[in-house]
Amino acid sequence: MSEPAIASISPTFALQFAFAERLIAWQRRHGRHDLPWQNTRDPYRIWLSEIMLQQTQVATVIPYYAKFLARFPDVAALAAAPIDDVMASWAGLGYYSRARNLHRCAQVVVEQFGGAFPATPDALAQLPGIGRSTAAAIASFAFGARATILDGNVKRVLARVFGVDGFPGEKRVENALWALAESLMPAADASDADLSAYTQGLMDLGATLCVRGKPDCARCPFAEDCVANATGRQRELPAARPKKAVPTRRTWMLVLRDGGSVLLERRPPAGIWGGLWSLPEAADESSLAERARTLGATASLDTLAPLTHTFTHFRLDIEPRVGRLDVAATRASLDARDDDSAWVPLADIEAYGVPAPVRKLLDALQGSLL
DNA sequence: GATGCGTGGGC
DNA sequence: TGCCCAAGCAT
Repeated sequence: MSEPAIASISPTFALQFAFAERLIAWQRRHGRHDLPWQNTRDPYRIWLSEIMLQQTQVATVIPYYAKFLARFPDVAALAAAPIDDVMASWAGLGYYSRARNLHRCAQVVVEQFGGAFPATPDALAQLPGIGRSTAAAIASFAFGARATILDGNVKRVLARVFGVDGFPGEKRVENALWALAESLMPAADASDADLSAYTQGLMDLGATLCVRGKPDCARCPFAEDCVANATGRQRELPAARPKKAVPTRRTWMLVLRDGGSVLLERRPPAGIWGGLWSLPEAADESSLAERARTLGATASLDTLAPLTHTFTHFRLDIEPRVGRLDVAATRASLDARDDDSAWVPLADIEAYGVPAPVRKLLDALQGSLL
């Protein structure tokens, strides 16, 4: 396969020199200035927002951000909190390794940095959950550093304006975009405010005008220079991820009831829903029945309607079964068993980090009992 | 370098 | 509806 052109530099060469200045001016006038994590240089607040915003849209993050900050107002409070409390506050937001890394990072900042985040991108990128782009964002917004981000917004903007072909998930294309982003940064003598406005402008342009579906090129400050706009290739750039078949998995879940309480189990730290609390599971019907007997359920289980949950990389068919604790089984004997299971009143589910579809299942169950 | 890792929005 | 993907990182 021949090597496609990474970027058509010549038509846009002049733009290289004007890009940052024009973007900063646009950001000041038309960018976003009132998001909950803006108008502060508190590294804790900026860091928290950047972690939550990884692969997650702004509208989804906003309510989680407010609740999380209210519960953990500073890095010391977060570092001192039990991991279960952190997971409970993160539940529903997804990509739960972010929450575990967030907690570990807070502890490192407190124990190794005296509670103060390091100020350089390189030092930040050493911390758990902070990669190259997030490190640059934190350093830019909190410390006015000269380091570029490269998130989905920036990839889309640069791929379109400069006509970068190829799927950005491919290393060769991503490297080209990093190099392009670096080359476009404001000059070394730029002010902190300009550097922050540049970083924010990259994201604002991608999030508000240069959107995936139907970009608003008429309002774009780069419309006259944009390769995609000039050639009508907005829908083709950036190149889409290659399609792959999505496998389906199937699991049986046990809702073991005792009055208004259900039995939850802590999931292992790695893998899907790592570190969350969920229902006892089995790989097939008879295995679940066996588990139910072991846990002290009465003989027969009720069948609920199956539900499907779609992840990025597979589809999960859930077969829920409902059982009751046998009168002969004592809940105390189960409580004493270990630290990784708990009887939880349905009204208290929010105190536990529970996967979204399990939460929905239990909320529906609680509703049917009222 | 490829894969695993959530959930919800937009079309 | 089903498909694509979003302020990516870790292994």
